[in-house]
Amino acid sequence: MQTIFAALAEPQRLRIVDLLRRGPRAVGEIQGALRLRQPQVSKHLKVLQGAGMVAVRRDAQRRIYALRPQPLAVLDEWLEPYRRYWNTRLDALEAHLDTTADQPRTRRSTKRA
Amino acid sequence: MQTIFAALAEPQRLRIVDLLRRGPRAVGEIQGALRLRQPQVSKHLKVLQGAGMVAVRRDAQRRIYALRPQPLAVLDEWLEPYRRYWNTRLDALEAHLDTTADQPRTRRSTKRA
DNA sequence: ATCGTATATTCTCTTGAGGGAATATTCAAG
DNA sequence: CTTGAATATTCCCTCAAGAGAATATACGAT
Repeated sequence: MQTIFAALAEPQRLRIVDLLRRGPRAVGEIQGALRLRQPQVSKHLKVLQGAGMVAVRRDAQRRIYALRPQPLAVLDEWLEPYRRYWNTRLDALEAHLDTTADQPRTRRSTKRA
Repeated sequence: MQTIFAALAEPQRLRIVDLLRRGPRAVGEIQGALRLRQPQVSKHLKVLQGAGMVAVRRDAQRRIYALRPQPLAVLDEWLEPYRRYWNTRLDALEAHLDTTADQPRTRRSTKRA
């Protein structure tokens, strides 16, 4: 889980994943599509591979990388309990709470505590 | 999106989120439950807040943190196109591909490319 | 055996994230 | 206005992640 999040936390890596969703690609293709340097592409792919998110196949001297569904499926499962959670809350009492700063005054007693 | 992943990539932060799923908590409670030091808890909460993942409410000199559903809902949406993806692939041709190393030989032509 | 293409690896450098300790701030109570 | 509890902030330190450049490796072609 941690590994999956970490892998996706990196911008370029997320781009790669998003690209691979449309089908397998060779390193060079990824490089071209995302305007990255070849070594960085390889490095990122290595990380993604370490997270089990991509699989490699050989084609002569090229390596074709493909997205592996499993880790994202795991992510999906992880999300499951939260889905119930927000189905409960998303309706009411959402906009009430202030995200960044703390609520000015407004002692609203209908809240919950 | 990036921000969400980054926020959840940190182990302690993931623990906090998982804890808050069971209901809002004051900083001290989180601290006690997860065996962390108070400053780190505050810091992590700040990051989570920056990602819009928690909301704060005041209770005297305590701050009650609650999980905000929205970012996780966003994550859920992000996952959507992938769901189609793995529904297509998860059945066959999954175990074929080698994750960590590259395929030894086996020129299987039923694959796809 | 050589060469050229595609990709991986190594090295170095820089930057930011996270931990720890100390300190500041906020607030209620008296 | 002082005090104590709860929380936030600051400062310092360390470490690892990511970029860039250079180089190594793998493999097909000739």
